[in-house]
Amino acid sequence: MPRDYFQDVYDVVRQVPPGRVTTYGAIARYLSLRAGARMVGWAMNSSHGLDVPAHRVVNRVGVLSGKHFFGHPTAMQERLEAEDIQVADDRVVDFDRLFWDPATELTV
DNA sequence: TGAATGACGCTGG
DNA sequence: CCCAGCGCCATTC
Repeated sequence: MPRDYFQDVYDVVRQVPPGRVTTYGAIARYLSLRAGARMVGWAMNSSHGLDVPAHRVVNRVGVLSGKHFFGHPTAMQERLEAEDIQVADDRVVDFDRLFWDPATELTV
């Protein structure tokens, strides 16, 4: 059973400030995951029930690619809107401005 | 052991 | 940004 980078990914996601979003690739690069961004998303799949704001993690263009895994298709969007993040057409509005890069904001 | 899969990313058109 | 294709690699069957 995996456990290694899963906790690392969760730890980074928890540090994402409310109202901000990050990407799978950014997390992968910050943790130097050779596995790539795919495994970051896969790790989030195991974050169900945990205190992990997976809704703040989107793909490189700000698309809510994982909304389908939130039980209800609109659950992820509503969570983002609850943090004043505007979502239109399953995409984060002003994603470029709301993007939170751990490698930059967290200053390795 | 190997093929198929995927909450992705990059490049090229 | 849209579309198509290739690369990435842990996990699963």
